[in-house]
Amino acid sequence: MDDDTGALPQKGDFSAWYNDILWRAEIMDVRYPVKGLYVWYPYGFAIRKHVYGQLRNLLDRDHEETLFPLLIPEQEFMKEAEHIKGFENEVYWVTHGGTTPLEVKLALRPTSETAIYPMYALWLRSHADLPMKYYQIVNTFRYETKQTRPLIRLREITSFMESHTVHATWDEAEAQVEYELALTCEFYDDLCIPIIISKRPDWDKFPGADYTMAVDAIMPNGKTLQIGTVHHLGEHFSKTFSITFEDKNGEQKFASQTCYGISERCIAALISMHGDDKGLILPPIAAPVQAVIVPITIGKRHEDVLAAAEKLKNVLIAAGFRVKIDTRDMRPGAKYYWWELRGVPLRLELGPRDLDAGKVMAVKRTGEKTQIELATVTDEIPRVLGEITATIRAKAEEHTKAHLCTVASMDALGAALNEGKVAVVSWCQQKGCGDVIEEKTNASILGTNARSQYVSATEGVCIVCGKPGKATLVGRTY
RNA sequence: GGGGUAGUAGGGUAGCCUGGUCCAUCCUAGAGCGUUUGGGACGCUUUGACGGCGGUUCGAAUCCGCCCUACCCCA
Repeated sequence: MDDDTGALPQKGDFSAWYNDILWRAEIMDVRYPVKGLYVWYPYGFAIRKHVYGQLRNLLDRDHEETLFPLLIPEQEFMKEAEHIKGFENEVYWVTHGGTTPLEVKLALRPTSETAIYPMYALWLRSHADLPMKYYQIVNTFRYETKQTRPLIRLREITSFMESHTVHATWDEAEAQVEYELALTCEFYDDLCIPIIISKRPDWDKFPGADYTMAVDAIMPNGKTLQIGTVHHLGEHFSKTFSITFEDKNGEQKFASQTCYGISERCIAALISMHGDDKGLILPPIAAPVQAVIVPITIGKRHEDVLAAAEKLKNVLIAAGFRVKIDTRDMRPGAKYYWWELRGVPLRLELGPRDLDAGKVMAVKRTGEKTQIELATVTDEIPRVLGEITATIRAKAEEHTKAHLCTVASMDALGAALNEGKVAVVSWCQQKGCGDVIEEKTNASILGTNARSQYVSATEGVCIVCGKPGKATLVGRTY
């Protein structure tokens, strides 16, 4: 049966697995007839809802959610020189209203700095207004020329969380960068996704930023996926857009700013990091269905079992869990496979035998069966879900650890990369040596100041020129 | 950025070179009926397609042109 055409490709063939899981588990439908645009299935959208719900929970501690327009007038968009250079080849332009050419072209936001900051200039008056910390979760458009990929490289990013903060000083903005990195760590820890933080090299920083801190995850095939960035914008944009405030001494000062983004790539990482040959594995926090009850209804006990399953469902829902009961006319085994494919963390099998014993069979998606007393389910389920989360997290950490290493020479770097690893090397931070590293290994310098609990970042001499260098992350990227 | 391969029903394929009545086949695809139900049940009935536009032709899934889309490899 496994070699039937209906089977999911092995996770080992990650690219094939990823393409298949998206529609088999009903996450994205890639058949929308425009390049780089994809459709969220309801189930995928439900995952998105819970993931972004968690992101909102974290941000709402001290950010406020807002919403800015999708369209940006050309003159605003064109104000910041570096920013334009970075995005001009990727911008969609609205040029007509009906059949009438527009006098002012309108850009579909590729990111919202130039939509938001003119308004910030109006809103900011005094030091008492600071800091300002707002975010929005919106779609953005980028005319990608590279090959597009669902959830990873899109022409319409459907789920872009962008936070834009304003501060009185550069140092305060820097503190905010660190704060937002910590927030990102917490978010990904909730999703059981191990991350590595590094400072992007100058040539790879956000157009218009002083510096960019990036968050990467290591995918199953060893390629890295950038799943978050935090930018220190310094005064680049505040000078361009006149975002000034009157300080305590009555003087006008330029503000310092940060911006920070996370997109649906977080869901690509979630799916890829935890799934296996059978399908998705969702951490309970992100699972639209945390537990599915499969009633085993045979012959005369049919009604009894169904009633008990219904009761169990109601008890669990009342206790705050996301639970479904599967009463479809299918064999139990077929249901098991169906829910496993969709990554439901816990399956509760309830049949006559269990009923007689006053128990329910709990089967973890991570692979372990236990019996639970029906009388105490509401105490037991959180414990079991917690164990599932811990197992998922541990497995992801193991994978990440196994794909990280420290090397001290170009040869060793090449070998490590070819084994599908991400390596920490010492690099002098000169562009020339950086180019040598990237060209010879066909990889990218992710960043310096690599921070990870899984690998020690040692200082040493540059593996190209031998001058003093800094710990630098090198990998093949998505 | 450069190259390659491909698009046939919900999914997977054959047919294409060499145009021909009927456009086939498989599936844990759909609809319907019945028997089933502790790890992917089965029988019968049935639905449905040649990526799009244009061209050649008496006739196009097949030949030609343009476009769209997808996947793979290399920089």
